[in-house]
Formats: sequence, structure tokens, C-alpha cells
Amino acid sequence: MKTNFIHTYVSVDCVVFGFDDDQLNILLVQRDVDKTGVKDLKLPGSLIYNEEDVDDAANRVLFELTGIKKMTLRQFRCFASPDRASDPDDMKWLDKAYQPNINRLITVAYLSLCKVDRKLNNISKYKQTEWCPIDRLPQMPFDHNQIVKKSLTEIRAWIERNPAVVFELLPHKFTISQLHKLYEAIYNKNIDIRNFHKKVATMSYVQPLDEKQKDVSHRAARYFKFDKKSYNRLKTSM
Amino acid sequence: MKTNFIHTYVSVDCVVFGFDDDQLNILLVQRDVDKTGVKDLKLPGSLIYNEEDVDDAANRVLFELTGIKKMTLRQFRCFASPDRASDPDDMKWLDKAYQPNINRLITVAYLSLCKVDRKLNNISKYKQTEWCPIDRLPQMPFDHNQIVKKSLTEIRAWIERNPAVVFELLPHKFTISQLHKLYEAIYNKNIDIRNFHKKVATMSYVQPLDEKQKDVSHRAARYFKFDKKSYNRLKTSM
DNA sequence: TCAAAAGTGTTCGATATACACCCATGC
DNA sequence: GCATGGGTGTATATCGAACACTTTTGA
Repeated sequence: MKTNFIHTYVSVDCVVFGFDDDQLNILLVQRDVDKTGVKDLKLPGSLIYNEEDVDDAANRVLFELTGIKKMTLRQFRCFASPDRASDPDDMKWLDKAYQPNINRLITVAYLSLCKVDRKLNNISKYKQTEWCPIDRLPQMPFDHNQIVKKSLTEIRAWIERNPAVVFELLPHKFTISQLHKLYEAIYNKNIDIRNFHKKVATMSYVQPLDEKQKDVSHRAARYFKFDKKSYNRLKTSM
Repeated sequence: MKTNFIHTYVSVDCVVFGFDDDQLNILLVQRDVDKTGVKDLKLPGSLIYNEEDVDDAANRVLFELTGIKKMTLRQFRCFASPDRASDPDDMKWLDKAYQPNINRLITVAYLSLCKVDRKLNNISKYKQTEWCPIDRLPQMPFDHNQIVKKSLTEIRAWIERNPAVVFELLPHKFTISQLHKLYEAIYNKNIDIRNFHKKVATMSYVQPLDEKQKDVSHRAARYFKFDKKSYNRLKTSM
């Protein structure tokens, strides 16, 4: 019997999106090797445990990263190129962070969404976490840049299938303007604000509150909320 | 250093769709254990090799199955539940087919498409392959039934992103009626034939041939072909 | 009174849906 | 001539895109 079947470690890596009223950001962590002055950022991730499903592993990584128990997440691809972990620096880091002689590493990539103003309970092993604008990402280890690139097309497909997820990126109370800017950032194009108002008006699950902005030097905008129940009612009736 | 990280084999499993002018079918293979009279069908798949990417492994499985070098395929999900390979029969089979003591197995699932009338060059290790209608699937080992279920929603998403792939399920020459039935099977609903004709007429890449059906006991239908060049021109101009 | 962002309606074209009859062929 | 499936057109509804001005507020 051949024994040249792969026998390997498997990891999960998470691309966590956040939105800061201006652009999309991704949450990166600092790799805990000794510093040489250069920043050394990567996607948060972990090898998975023996009795752990990949979804559970992704949830664990996100919990360690943010302190949030059940974050919305979505698996989007397995990356398994034989040479994805062949850079000497990356291999050295694997030796140190996990164990020696990990010659190959398969990873399962996840998308997740997080409010950027959320206090991140950095329970974790990570020295430092950092929101990084998607158009100014550093060079990252392994194939993390490629994973992020792929995640950008996936997030759109996700939102089209499930429009509720965008609200994970906004505060509980938000203005139409915030939602508008978020859509513009995700689709990377201008969206006519008048048509956008109409579109939102047809979403029964985006509901106006009585509350308005305060202390703004212009007309105060109304706050809206996302109503999960209305959304579910709508979706189950289809 | 903890050593309770998973260190495991990884497989690929392929859900190959075919269309027989009536319904969608999936290509299953017979598991080569000694028979007890009961059919024992599963998704075609394989452990992956040391120096092999998962996409390459899926291509290899499909080649061994059909004799076709580069089939259209699409990765859609990693299945990694810790107990997906815990059924005693399944474990016994793994022992025999691969090697002993595979206590856990992670699989990466792929979609692929194949013309059912294609001569399958069964190059392979498989005793027997069988097209099986999707609404009459047998009980399969591991979580293969779950994988197939998930694949049904994925195939729709795939076609919406890339309408060219449906033609992989039809002969090179096909009638509008065949295409119509195929769409009805994929979406599992009736589609008005007059509106369907109009829709097809807007697809510049579906082109009429001079040829018509022969020896049919009704008005002969015109054959059409899918023109890849027109399709690519259209897609790159968008 | 000015600056800055909020909020609002109409028109047009494209696309999707609903719906019914005549045509060609083999038997 | 009849059964079988092939092929066609029109009317309506819906959706998305284009487009500009008035309102509110604080400074």
C-alpha cells in the first residue's frame, strides 16, 4: 500500500472584515516572532485540534481574537498548494509557534464580520491586533494576501445571498448614510443616494427609530435598526 | 508544546452531475468491499498525495473516473466533522482501501459536470460506476448524502455566476427543449417555454445551426450550439 | 447666511411575467 | 386527420438608472 498520501496538519485562517464609515478593513494580528522593526502581520488563524470541526476551530480563533462567542462566519475555500508554506521564514515560524517539521500545511479560509468600534477582548495569544484598510495591506506570510484577495469577491456573493450580514458591520443604530457608504465600499462604486433611499424603503427589516443624531453641524439624520424578526419572516415566506 | 493538533489525511470527493433529458443525475461508484448483495455506492474520491494540491487531486479523481483530462470543476466546501468517518463499516473500508488506523478524515468537496452519454473511460480502480437520479439516491457512506445535498444549492449559485457551465451537461448540438428541461431540472420548477425562447434569443453565445432533428414524429427541432468565443467576448467586455 | 449633509419624486428603458395559437411531422 | 412536440408575439408589471432641488442644523 502506498504511503505517499498526505498526512498533515490543517489550519483555519479568518478574514475578518470591519467598516469604519469610510472603508473596509481587515483585522490582522502580529506574528509573535522576535521583531526586527518591520511589522509582521498575518491573518488570525490556528491549527485545528484533534476532536475539532473546522467550523469550531474558526469560531475558537474568532473568540480568542475578539471575545465574541458566536460570530457570523462563512467558510469560503480550502487553500492547499504544496508550496504555500515553503518560504523559509514561514517554516521557521511554524517550527516555533507549533512544532518542528511541519512540511506542509493545508488551510481552510473563513470570512467573518465585526463592528470596528467593538471592544476586542484580546483574550488571546496575539500580541497586537490591527485594523488594516483593504487597499493598504502589507505583505503577509504564506498565501494570506491571496486569501484576502479571494475573500473580497466572496463577501459580495455572501451579501447577495444573505443581505442580513451587512448589518454585522454597522452599529445597532445606524443612519442611511452609513449603510450607503458601506454598500459603496463593498461594491467599490458610487451608488445614487436617491435610488438607495428607495431601495432601503423596500427592505421591511430596516426600520426607522424615533431617535436622531445629536450635535451634528447639519441636519440630523434619523437612526434605523435592522430587525431580525422581520427579516426571518420575509425569508421563510419565500 | 501541545501535540493534540490534528494530523490527518485529507481527501477530495466529487459530486459529478449529469443530465439525461429528464432529470439530474449524480455519478456514483461502487465501493470495492466484498458484496453482500446490497449495493454500496459512494461519491468518487481519493486521499490526496504528498505533493498534490487539492484541485489537482480532484482533477485526478475525475480523470480516473471518466478519462477526461481537464473537467470543469469547482471546490465548494471542506467537510471536517470529527465523527464523519466514525461508522465502523466506513472505518473498516478505510483500513482496507488505504491504510490502517485512519481515525479521522477531512474531505474537500468538488462539483463537476459531465455529459451522461459520454463514454466513460473507466481507467480506474472503480468496479462500476452508475448514474443515479438525485431524487433517488441511496444511503451512502460517510457524510456523502450531506455533501450531495449541499452541492444542489451550490450548482445553482455556480450557474448564476457562470452561465456557460450548463452547456457541459448537454451534447454539443442540443435543442432549446433540452436546454429548457435542464433549467427546469436545476431550478426544480416550471419555466414558461415562450419566455424561455426569448431569454435564449438574448444569449448571443447560443447559436442556431442549420441542422434539425430527423426521424421524429413531430415537427423537427432546430439544433443549437454553445459558442465559447462569443461567450468570452461578452464576459471580458463586462 | 453659509456650509454640510439629509431627505425627497419622476421619467425612462430594460427585464420578467402572464398568456394562446398555429406549424411541421410521422403514424 | 390526429397526436406530438416545435415555435412564435403582445401586453403588463417590476426593477434599476438617471437626474436636482429643498430642508435642517450648527457655526
